[in-house]
Amino acid sequence: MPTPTSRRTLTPPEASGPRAAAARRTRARKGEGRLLRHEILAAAETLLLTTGSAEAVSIRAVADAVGVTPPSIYRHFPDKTTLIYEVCARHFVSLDSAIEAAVAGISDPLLELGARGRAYVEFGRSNPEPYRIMFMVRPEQGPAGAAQEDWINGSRTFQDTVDNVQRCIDAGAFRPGFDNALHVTLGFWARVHGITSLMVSKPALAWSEDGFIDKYLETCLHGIAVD
Amino acid sequence: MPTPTSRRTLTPPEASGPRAAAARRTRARKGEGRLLRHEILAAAETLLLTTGSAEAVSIRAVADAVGVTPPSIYRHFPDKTTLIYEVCARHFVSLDSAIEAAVAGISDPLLELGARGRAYVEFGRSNPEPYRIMFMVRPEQGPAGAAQEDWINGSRTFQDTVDNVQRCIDAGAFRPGFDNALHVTLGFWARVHGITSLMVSKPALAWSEDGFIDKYLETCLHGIAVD
DNA sequence: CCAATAACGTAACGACGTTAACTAGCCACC
DNA sequence: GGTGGCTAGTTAACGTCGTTACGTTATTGG
Repeated sequence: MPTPTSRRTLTPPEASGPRAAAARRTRARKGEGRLLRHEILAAAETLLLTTGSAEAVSIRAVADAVGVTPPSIYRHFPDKTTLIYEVCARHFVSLDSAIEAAVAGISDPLLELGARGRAYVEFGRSNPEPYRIMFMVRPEQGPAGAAQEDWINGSRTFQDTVDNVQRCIDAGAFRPGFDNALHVTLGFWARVHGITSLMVSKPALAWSEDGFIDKYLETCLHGIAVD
Repeated sequence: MPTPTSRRTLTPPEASGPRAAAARRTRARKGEGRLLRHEILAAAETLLLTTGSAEAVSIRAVADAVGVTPPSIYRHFPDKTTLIYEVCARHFVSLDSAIEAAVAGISDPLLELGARGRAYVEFGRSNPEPYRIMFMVRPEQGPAGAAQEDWINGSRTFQDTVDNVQRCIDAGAFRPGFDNALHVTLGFWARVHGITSLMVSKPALAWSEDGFIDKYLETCLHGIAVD
């Protein structure tokens, strides 16, 4: 709903002209066309994080931030969707490493699973708009083989979580009937995603109130685990 | 990402011209300007459900469907966002009545809570795009006093759920420590929303597989309830 | 030095949301 | 029965967007 005078999207503080319009970039050398690609990705990521909205990351805004004309973007990305998804692919990696760092040194599988949930929620709260694009948009958006399903099938974290759940099952930590590791993982993911998603879409509610999240995560496991 | 030749958004089956372009509507009588308002809402709702995407519901598409020029929409709605949110307000009502119908005649408070969850999930699966707009978009989108927070503060269903939870507490159905009805309701909502949201955004995964949802909803309560 | 080519820029199209200005039809009233 | 006024629209346009066809500059191997 763009209006020239009063945009609903929060604009950067300067707001002198319609956009920043950085200095024209010096052209890359002959073999180094990929250099612009990284600058585009960095500018798009910065725009995504500062504005906090995906539709504020327009091709023209990114091009201006890099000091390049809009069509030059299409030398390196087929369309805007894949550009944004490539930005999100970095966040998928960062989510993975955040979780891996959180579970390092934990031996008890049930405690490890809880740590995974906590790290996941913390990632969503710290990166609301990336999380929204990663896990809360319509499935048709983005190219077919994008990072979305890849996070489930390709990335290590989801499979590691399945392994974690399997270890819980092998240790007899779960109640009878919860022997399908994939199903249990999907259910655990749904619970953790539930509160993360609501924190992203409705931050006004009293989520982070006196250990509400910790209690929530605890009951996520207590529903499955033996007492 | 609109391209004239190949749009990513799925277009209606005819796809002859760029849009439907229905016959020009006969002008309303003098006192009946509100008549067009209802036709606009109906056309927008139809577009939302048939295309399954909110950005396919353009002002121009709605105007063409009603047989009217685009600026005429602005006689009845201040902008596109409030139009779409008014469409969603109807779905909030329909969600409310679906839940109310599901719990009719149930006396046991714990069973009633489970029925609320089942009806909620079923609503989300039946109306993916309305559910996405209602519960999965950025909070800044839409006018301030829109149906979003109203569903929590104004609509009856959320408060009814809080009452339902309170009755569970009074009946001693919950484990010790779960005595805050609002917190328990938020947690229950997060769980139920979690699987609904993932079914909407990632329908390819094996959610509706051999009673997975029923088992999930069951464990949502078992985590809190006494054995 | 020069032609090939990689790396960009120019100009434009069609869609979008939105606004200002204008007009056609209906009604009450003198 | 004309006429003014108001209501329900239209016409034209602005500025935005994603995207494409095509032209241009600069670097580099020969």
